[in-house]
Parts: sequence; C-alpha cells; structure tokens
Amino acid sequence: MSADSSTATQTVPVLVPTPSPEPYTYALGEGMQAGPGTIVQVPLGPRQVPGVVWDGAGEDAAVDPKKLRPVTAVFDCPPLTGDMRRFIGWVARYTLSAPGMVARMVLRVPAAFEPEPPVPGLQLTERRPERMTAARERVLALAGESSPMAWTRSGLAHAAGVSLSVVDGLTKAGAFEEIALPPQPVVAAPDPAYGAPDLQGEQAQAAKALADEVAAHAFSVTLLEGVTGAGKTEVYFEAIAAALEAGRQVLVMLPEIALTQSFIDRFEARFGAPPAPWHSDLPPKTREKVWRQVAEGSVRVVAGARSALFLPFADLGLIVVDEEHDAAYKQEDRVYYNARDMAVVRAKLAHCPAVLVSATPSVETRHNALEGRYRHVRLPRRFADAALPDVALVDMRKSPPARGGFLSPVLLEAMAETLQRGEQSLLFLNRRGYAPLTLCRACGHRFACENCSAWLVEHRFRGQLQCHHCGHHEPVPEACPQCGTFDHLVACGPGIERIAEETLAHFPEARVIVLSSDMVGGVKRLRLEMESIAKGEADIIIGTQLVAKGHNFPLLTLVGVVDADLGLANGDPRAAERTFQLLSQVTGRAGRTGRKSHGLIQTYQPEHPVLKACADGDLEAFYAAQIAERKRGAMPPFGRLAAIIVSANDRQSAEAHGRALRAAAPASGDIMVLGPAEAPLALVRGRHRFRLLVHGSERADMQAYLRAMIAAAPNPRGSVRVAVDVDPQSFL
DNA sequence: AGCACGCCGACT
DNA sequence: GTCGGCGTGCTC
Repeated sequence: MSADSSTATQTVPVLVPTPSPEPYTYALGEGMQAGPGTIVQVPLGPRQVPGVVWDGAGEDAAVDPKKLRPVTAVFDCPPLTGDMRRFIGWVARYTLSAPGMVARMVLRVPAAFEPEPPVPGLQLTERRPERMTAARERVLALAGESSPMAWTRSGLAHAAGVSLSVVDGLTKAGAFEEIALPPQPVVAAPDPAYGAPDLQGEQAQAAKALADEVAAHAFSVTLLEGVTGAGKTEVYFEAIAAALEAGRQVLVMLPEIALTQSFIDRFEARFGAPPAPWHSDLPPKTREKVWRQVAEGSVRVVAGARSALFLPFADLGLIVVDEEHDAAYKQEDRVYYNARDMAVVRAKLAHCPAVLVSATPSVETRHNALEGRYRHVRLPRRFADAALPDVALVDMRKSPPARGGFLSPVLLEAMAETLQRGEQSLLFLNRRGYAPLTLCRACGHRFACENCSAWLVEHRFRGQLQCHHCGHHEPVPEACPQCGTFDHLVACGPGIERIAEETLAHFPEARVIVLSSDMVGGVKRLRLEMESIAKGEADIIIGTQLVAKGHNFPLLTLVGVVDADLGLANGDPRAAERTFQLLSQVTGRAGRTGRKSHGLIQTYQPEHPVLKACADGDLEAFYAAQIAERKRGAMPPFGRLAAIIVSANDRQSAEAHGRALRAAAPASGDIMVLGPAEAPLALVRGRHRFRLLVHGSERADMQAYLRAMIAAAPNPRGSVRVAVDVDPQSFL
C-alpha cells in the first residue's frame, strides 16, 4: 500500500456476475475492511449484486475515478479461502468462461451471507408461578430434568404434550426467561464410530488403502472400481470415516438421480446421522443453512449433485465422486464443465484425496489408472454369496423373432422358465412409446415433426404421435395426411409399449409392469411401482434407461436386452462406451439374492467387440480397444470429435451449416470444419464470436478440445467467447 | 399514438 | 448475465 493511501480513496477488485474477463474496481467506504475472498454487495448498473473481493490491489488497471462506485455492504461471512479463489480462477480459465460467472456459481445462495439469526429460546429460572396446574407441572418437570438445556417455545410445548399457551403463561409468570439459542445445525454430526462394519478380505484391504490416502493429508486420485454389488459404497464410507476422525470435511458427489433416500438411509445407518444434501431443488431455507454451515465448517459431510463442488468448504479432507462415468456430471449451460474433472482439480488445490468410484469407469479415467496417474483399487467380486449373472449374446439372424415380433425364441424360452420358477424378468429397451416411426403403406409418407424434422414416435396408450426432441405432439390420424388413404398407416420398429404388447400375447397371465420416464402419474407413481416390484408383485418388468440406474430389483434373475445394436450406430463418439456401461449396468441388476441369474443380449452383430466384451465380462479387452481407438483420435488427452462446425454467431447460418453437415453425412469420429477456411484461426484470434454445433453428449469434451486449440495459438487479447449449442439432428 | 420485440452497448 | 435505450413494425 502506498504512503498516501490515507488521503486517496481505498479501492478493491471485486468479481461480479458479468461476463467481464476481469474484476471490477469499487471504492471501499471509510472504516470498511475487505481482504481477498470477502463477500460483499456492490452496485452494478441499476441493481445490487453479490461479489467477492479478488486478489491484487486493483490500482494498476486504473479505472476512470468518475466510474468508481462504493461497496454497499461487507458481509459478516467467512471469506472464500485461497484454495477456493484459486479454484474459481482455474475453472474459469479451463472452461473459457469469465471468473465472475464461476464465482456466481459459488454465490448463488440468496441470503446465506449474513449470520443466521439466533433462534428465540426459553430457559428455566428459579421462579415458580403462584398457581400450579397439571399441565404446568408437566412442563416444569420436563424442563427441570434437562437442567442446562434450553428449549424452543414450540418444542417444549410439543414435548410436554401441552398447548403453547401453557408455556406462554409460565414465561409470563417468570418461570422461563427468553434467551437466544444458537441456530440449529441442518444435520446432526456424523459419528465415524457409529455402525462401523467388520469388513473382510478385499473390502477390508480396499478400505484401508483409501483410509491411508486420507491420512496422508495430501492430494491423490484413486479409482475405486468394482462390479455392481461388490460393496464399493461400504468401502468408501470407511474413507469418509477416516476424514471425519481427522476432523475434516467430506464431499460426496452423486449424479442427481442417485441422490436417493436409499443412499441417505445407508449413510445414516453407518454414521448415525444423514449427510447434508445439496442439489438444485433444495428448499431455499435449507440451501442457505447448508451453504452457511459448510462455510463455517460445522457441516461435516455433504452429499450433493455436481453443483456441490462449488460449496465453500472450510477444510476439505476428501472428495468422493460416485458413478464417475455418469454423463450427468457434465454441466452444459453457462459455464461448461465436467464436475468429475473439476473435483480432481479441487482436491489438488485443497491438498486432499479424490476417490472416483464406478463399476464401469469412463475410458479416460481407466486410462489414467492404467498409466499410474491414478491409484487403482479394485473389488472384482460380488459381496457375500451373490454371483454375477451369466451373460450371453443372442444372434438374431440365427434365432429370429416371429413375424411382427421383436423377442427371439431363445429369450421367450428363458422368460417362460423364469416365470415357471416364480422369479422376475426384466426386458430392457431404450425407446419410449410404441413405435419410433410411422409410415403410410399407400404412399410411403413418414410422419416427421414439423419443428425439428425428427420422426414422430407413436404412443399408442395415449393415442398420440410425439416428438421426443421438442415435445410437439399430435393425435394419431385415421388417414394419411399426404394421400388421404385410410387404414394404411403402419408402425415401424419397437418401443417398450410394443414389447409389452408382445410379452402379454405370449404370457397373458404374467404381471407386467412398464417403466419409463414419461410414465403417467409421474415420479410418485414410479416410486410406488418400484416398491411393488421389490415386494415381488410383478413377474416381468419392461423398461427404458431408467431401469439401469439407481433402483435395485432384488428378486430379478433374468435380464433381456431387446436391441443391443440401438446405441451403437447413432454417431455419438461415446457410443461404444455408453453401450458398454448401459448393458453392464442393466445386466448387473440381476442376481442380487444369490440365485442363479442370466442376461440375454439380442443383437444382429454378435461379433461386435463391445457386445462380446459385455457377454464375456471382459473389461480389459473392452478398455484396451477403446483406449487404442482414443489414442488414434484428435482430442486431448484422447477422445474424438463427432464434428465441429464453426460459423458466425447467428442461428440461421449455424443451422445452414448444420444442414450442410447432414447432407455431407460424416463418418463418426471425423472432424469437420465448415465455414471459411480460416475460421478456426479467426476463432483463436478472437475476431468473431462463434457458435459450435456439436453432438449433445459431448459439449463438455468439446471445451477441452477448444482449450487445446487456443493454447496452441494463444489469443493475445484473451477475448475469445465460445457458445456451444446442440443440433440434435446433425448426426441422425 | 402505443407497445411488443429484437439488437446493442454498458455495467467498475 | 441483466438492464435500459432505441429502432422497427404492427395494432387499436
């Protein structure tokens, strides 16, 4: 600080929620203190916004003093730690977004920056009322037993079984005095010694390996890999226990869908208290409390979706990323990031271990483990006597389904046997509705969406044709809109409704349940159906992707994959990986009880290496092939682009380029650059704003590619702005 | 005239 | 990201 600073206005750099590449400078009022990390409120245009005081004195890039506006308020809140500030800066640079927009993700808690108001409470005094009643006796007895403890007004009334007026009367008579209670913790403290399991063999070894990493108090990454049912959760719970014993905080990240009551219940059974939850639809009050108490360090364990990574932990000792391969970790709006990768960075900056957990790790994580960058801890066997199902491919050319059907005799036979034994079967098909395409046999007209040109999917149960891209729907017409012919519309291909129809035709007595995300009755109904399945109230379950994740079907002994070829040829650069993960997950649903179980995978390409790897359970072959393929690819550290379209930042020309790409029908994995030849260079130099159209599942990966491109030819002005958009049609 | 909508620049 | 200003073009 210069010598004359006492006379000049004090200024501070503040990150504000704008796309500005730099912090703004604000004047600090007389007597205000605000070091780096302090959370403040500042005026921005016509509004007041939260901001965080950034590092650097702010005197060099001198702003026009006339523009300087004063900091409105300095919050009484723990400042963001140096780790947290470095993390914000790192994420901003890596994702090509403005640091203020990253800070915004940290500060997106409406009113958590002021200390929680104390709760009004009552404490017993020496005085007693003149008139005593039975109700008053009860209250005084209860309050007397727990001598130093204070009560809330309603809590005391409730516990004593009296009305509020009894308590109020006693307070008025001077038997209680009003005191201020500290704010309630959102969750009780978890106890690492509560419900400690007696792990044996491989589980015990794995748990020790993780606990050692936690004890080392240093950055490390471990891949915890194990088949479904091997007890991965129990093992990483021991790493959490180790961090708790060391007095540090823990973040457990889960894909939103896995943040279920059953996870919370398991956690509570192990630690005697639930973790603090964090996800997008947490009630605002809880949200504020969790944020505040995480910042103060009183919340010890958070279980959250990807946004939990931006909570301001006071002393982070461990990050667990469960289901690390899950695509839900990719945030694909505003700031584009993959929370799994950012978790590793956060752990590095916080000098703590990260544990990535999966039965089917992503190819890049598996590669990092094989290369020795990550420690690799494996649980190859199922826990207790549960055995993995025997999985076999069904060659549909050799045992074709009956005309008009989609289930091969082999699968139907296995279903019949399973039914006879009184056991459950699951048929998996990743397609909602009755049929994915409807056409007119008279003129060949195909029903397509008027907005986005995707085929309309027939939903026979609702009597509608639906577009799964934009939500457009129309009733199924009786005549062809093109040629007017009646009764010539045919459904092409299967959806789960159609599979249900075929199943009921073969097994009219069976109790069949159909599960999909668009189920009538919503999430509530879905949960009820899941419960009735667990109770054995269904014989055959037919479902989409939804059945692969989260829920367990304890009685299941047969899994049939209706069409394994479905996901393999859709142009997604991760098609092979995703198919492998999905099929492993869905066949892994079977056999949890220890009964003999089977998986049957129907395919027209039984020699396909991905499907063979699924049938043989040969992970090594699968990963070796994928890694080799990625290494040949263009995307760092590896990975391949489906396509890049570089075009001017207006929707019309971007869409024109999308159409051009479709016309060119690119081979999967090719890189295409459309637009002027120098477009990529112009992008790097920041002369224009560009829009990229890429396959929906790969936008976060695309960031990595762009980052490498820009690193190769740095942009001196640092002003490249990239918007990444999806054109769901480009690769169909 | 009145206003809905889209584009553009400023915000410290 | 969010706001206000301003121009265009349409409706009452």
